[in-house]
Amino acid sequence: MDSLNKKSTKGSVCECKECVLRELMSESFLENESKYVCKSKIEKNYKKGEVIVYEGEEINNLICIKEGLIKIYRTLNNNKEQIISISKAFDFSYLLNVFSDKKFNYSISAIEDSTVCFILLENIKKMIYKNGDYALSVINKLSFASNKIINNFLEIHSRNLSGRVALILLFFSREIYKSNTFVLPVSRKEIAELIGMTTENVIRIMSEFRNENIIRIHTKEIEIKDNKRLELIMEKG
Amino acid sequence: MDSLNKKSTKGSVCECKECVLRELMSESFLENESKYVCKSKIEKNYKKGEVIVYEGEEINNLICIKEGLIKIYRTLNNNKEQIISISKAFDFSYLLNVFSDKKFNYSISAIEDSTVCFILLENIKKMIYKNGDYALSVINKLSFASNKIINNFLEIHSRNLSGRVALILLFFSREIYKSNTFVLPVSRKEIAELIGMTTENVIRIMSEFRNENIIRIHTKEIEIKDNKRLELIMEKG
DNA sequence: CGCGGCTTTGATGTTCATCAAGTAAAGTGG
DNA sequence: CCACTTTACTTGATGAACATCAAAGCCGCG
Repeated sequence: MDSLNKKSTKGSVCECKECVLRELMSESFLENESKYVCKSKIEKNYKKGEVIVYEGEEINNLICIKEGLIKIYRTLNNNKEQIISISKAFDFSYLLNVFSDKKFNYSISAIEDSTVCFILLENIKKMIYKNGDYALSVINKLSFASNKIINNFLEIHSRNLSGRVALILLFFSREIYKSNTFVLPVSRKEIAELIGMTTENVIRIMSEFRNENIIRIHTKEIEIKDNKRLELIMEKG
Repeated sequence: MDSLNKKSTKGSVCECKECVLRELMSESFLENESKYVCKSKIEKNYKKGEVIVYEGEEINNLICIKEGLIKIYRTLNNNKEQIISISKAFDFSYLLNVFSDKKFNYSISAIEDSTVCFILLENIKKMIYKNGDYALSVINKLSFASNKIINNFLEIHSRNLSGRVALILLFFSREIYKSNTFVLPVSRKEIAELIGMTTENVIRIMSEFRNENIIRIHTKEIEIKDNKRLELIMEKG
């Protein structure tokens, strides 16, 4: 397995409140079992830019982003990349086709330094099998995450280019960094790949926003100066 | 509940091989339980055009398309409709946000005469809770269906307009009707809403295909005369 | 310090939406 | 069943939105 040949910590105790494993702890599930699964997990660190999962790779593990930021993407026939989702720790977008296919039909890479847990899928399935509450919890997460991806897609593609750029800037500001000032974790090209437009137009529209004093740009550093106008552009776009 | 005030048959025995309930039958699950749930289901018939589920309605039932063809769609602020998916019986696209939200965030209507089962969601959840195999089966279906919708979206929106129209014609021909000749179950406007373009351009491109002898059109009746060229247009589009 | 990738701006062309106007089909009420 | 209304379909002309192409500055990295 390509994605696992790097140094890793094994068997540390699960301490993440929102971890897919941790879900169990509060339940009536056999303590022994959960500890066993917890020990089987592998935790690894990835630097910005490193690939966590390669498209086409066999799905043996359920991955869980413990810390950081990742992008889920696919490579098209013309060698261009299409970004499906950018997600932070514990939002479970990365469940996608884990429970229905043999191989990943997308890649995942870190766009900020990230910590990732790998848990044998077989063990997760065993837990689902044995524990009803856990099963319901996984179903809920899966449903929520898929639905969010679909919604994002609809939101993005029902807008014109200015609306899309406004949307993505507000996404980073509100959902990811919770601040008006932030450092873009992705290139202009990647933004283009995420919202379905060309790099040049991403830049052009960001420049317009800057000229109209809606945002401040210092290469990767962005400050949103006029939230209301940006929101207006997003809504009417 | 709006969608249930019409005549319906109650308590008939489940006979659909692929039914979400039927999954249980072959398992070691208590016979009594499954019979109980089976009796609680409501089966209804819808004519082409009738709405099965209204956006915003509370989710009390899991719905299951037993026969026919449906569209899942959303109404945008500008009163335009956006079709998320067209699906046939037992493809479970209609699971969408059933397990993660309180209300449907989309509508569902019949685009061909359809038979639909309503099963109390509480009962389904009970079965998931009690039966591990059933839980894994639901997770598999949910994952598969969501993934398919996302894939379709990526496929459609990475193509130009001709490519999209070719894609949708081949979709109806191959996945739905399994024939080169079929009657379109939707209007040109609905095709446009499904693949994100204007009605005029759907018509224009279909006319082009006709002029180039790739398809034959008699209002709603379509015959694909040159599969290879249509496929080529789909691929390069 | 020079190379390649990222960013930026401008000029140009293509694709697509919009508007308009007419025809065909389908539903509606007398 | 027919006149009437409404809705769906079709084609053309126009303009706007967007992609593509080109060129130059910037930045990080070996």
